[in-house]
Amino acid sequence: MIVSEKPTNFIRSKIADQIKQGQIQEIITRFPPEPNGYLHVGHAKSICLNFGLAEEFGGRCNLRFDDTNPEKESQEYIDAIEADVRWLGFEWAELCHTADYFDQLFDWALHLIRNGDAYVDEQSAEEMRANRGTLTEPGIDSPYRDRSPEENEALFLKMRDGELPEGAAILRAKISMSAPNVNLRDPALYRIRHISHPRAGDRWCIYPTYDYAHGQSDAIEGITHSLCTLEFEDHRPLYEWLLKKLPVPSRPKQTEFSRLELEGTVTSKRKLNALVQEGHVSGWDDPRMPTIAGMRRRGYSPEGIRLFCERIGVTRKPNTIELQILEGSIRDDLEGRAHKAMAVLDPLKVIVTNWDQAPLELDVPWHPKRPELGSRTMVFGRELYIDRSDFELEPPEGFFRLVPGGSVRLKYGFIVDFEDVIIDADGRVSEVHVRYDPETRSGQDQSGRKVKGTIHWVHAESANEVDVRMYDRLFTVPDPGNYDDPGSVINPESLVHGKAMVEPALGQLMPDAYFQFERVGFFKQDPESRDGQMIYNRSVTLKDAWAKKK
RNA sequence: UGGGGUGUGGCCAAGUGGUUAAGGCAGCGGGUUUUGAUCCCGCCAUUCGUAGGUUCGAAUCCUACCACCCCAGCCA
Repeated sequence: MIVSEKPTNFIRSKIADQIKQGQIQEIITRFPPEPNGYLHVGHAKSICLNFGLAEEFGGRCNLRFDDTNPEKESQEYIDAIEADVRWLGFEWAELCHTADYFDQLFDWALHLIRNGDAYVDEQSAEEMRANRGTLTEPGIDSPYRDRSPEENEALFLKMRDGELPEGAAILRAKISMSAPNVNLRDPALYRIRHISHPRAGDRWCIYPTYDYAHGQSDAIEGITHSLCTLEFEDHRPLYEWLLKKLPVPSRPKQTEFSRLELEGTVTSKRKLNALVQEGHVSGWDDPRMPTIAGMRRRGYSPEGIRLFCERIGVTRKPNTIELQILEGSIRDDLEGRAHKAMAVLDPLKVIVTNWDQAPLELDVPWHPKRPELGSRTMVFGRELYIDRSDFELEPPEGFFRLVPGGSVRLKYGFIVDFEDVIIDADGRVSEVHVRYDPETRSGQDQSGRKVKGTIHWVHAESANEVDVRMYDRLFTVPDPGNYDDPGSVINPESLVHGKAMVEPALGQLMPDAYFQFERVGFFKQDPESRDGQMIYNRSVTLKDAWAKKK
């Protein structure tokens, strides 16, 4: 619900400038995930950038599955990625697959071979590694480097026709084995993999590498701005070399930006996958996961995530974003979006001793500032629950909730005055007796009384008991990404199961609604909820100046 | 010790030779409040990795140095 002016960044300024100069008419971007895992918050940054730029400048953005490596890819991931991008609020101009360009890519490989720009190498992977040299020493030419174009073509055809086993040969670009940039030391273009492809099926047994496929795919789609993260910067000379050598229909430009580093989270698909496989989380959509699916299930809104992406900016600097920026963005969005209701997580029984009448039904708006969200019915009566933390026998300085001899307002109900407290055998407060002041009913209070505190409550008899899942950071360290095995630093309290007594309306399924439990936090019904068996996931707590003060 | 990058307040981030170095987040102080939330107001970098230099004038230009990140997959 936050409307703000979009912050600028170097890519945005560059595009604005290019359009102003008349260098380009329309921009075309693409979001190119590999379908080998679920999308995470780092991808959200890229999605917002690519789709956001296209939207802003009246251009287009494609969703392209960069499916060049069938070993790790699957339809499950493809489906999840499409759903996640849509859920974030973006629609692609075209749905593309690198696999759909395999024929063209193959023809262009032949083009390189015939021009003497690529050759089939039959060294083993180990030999190739050994001959690549090191960061400080040049590599050694392959003994197969100077084959004739005819011989290379014949061999490449054999590769394609399945006549060679995996690892027996690869196609390499013929650039230079002594290039200081190791990505230019005759990089691999095609490898043999006798496995079927999620999209291309069994049509191929050779597959292009990322380096060979990406730029040409961009060119086929007419991408004007190919945005990627900084680790691909060293690949740009290769990206450009290929575009220059090939008769491509357009000349896209690659621009890099730094990837998102989020405090307390890992954003490596390999490590996220390990968390799932090793059972540290319930799945890719576990609400503790920094995946889009996880954040969705936790109750983060798409708008909140987009606000976050806006706030963090886009630069080339290494950065580590504080978790508070994410949580603050979610709170800021949910504040205006959530249905606000009452839930008591740690119930303490309250008897209103002078309430002898039938329960009173109260019509209470879902949101004090947004009447369009409507209202629901709450019930006030003789037996209530308040949160145990809202009563103190011996209150600390500055405590202004219910105390012996004190008064407090039960929000949307009445002001109540302390009367008595019942202590059980263990010395624990088991019940508090109060008297309500009939003159102080919310909305029609004529009494002129003022109390310092207003607390939330539920009517005992009509309340529903629900499950509550309270989430906290998944790891005990701020930099789990720096650990080889993040599973070893899992926070044992990252998920705490609890119960809550909630007002009647919260016992109903409202799967699309975002909720605020007043004075507690934002919550979302878990998709596993059933009527009579509600489960609420805590998305994020409210800010709590009192807790901080203590 | 090769190549490519990056250094502006606690965390982000504008700024590209000329007003007192934007803004957001966090923090602090105050006001409003039937959520100790929200909302509102105010405060929060004599200084831009360091050291020199050019200039009337530098975060912005030059030189040197320092720190950190990425690259040696038939991953992307």
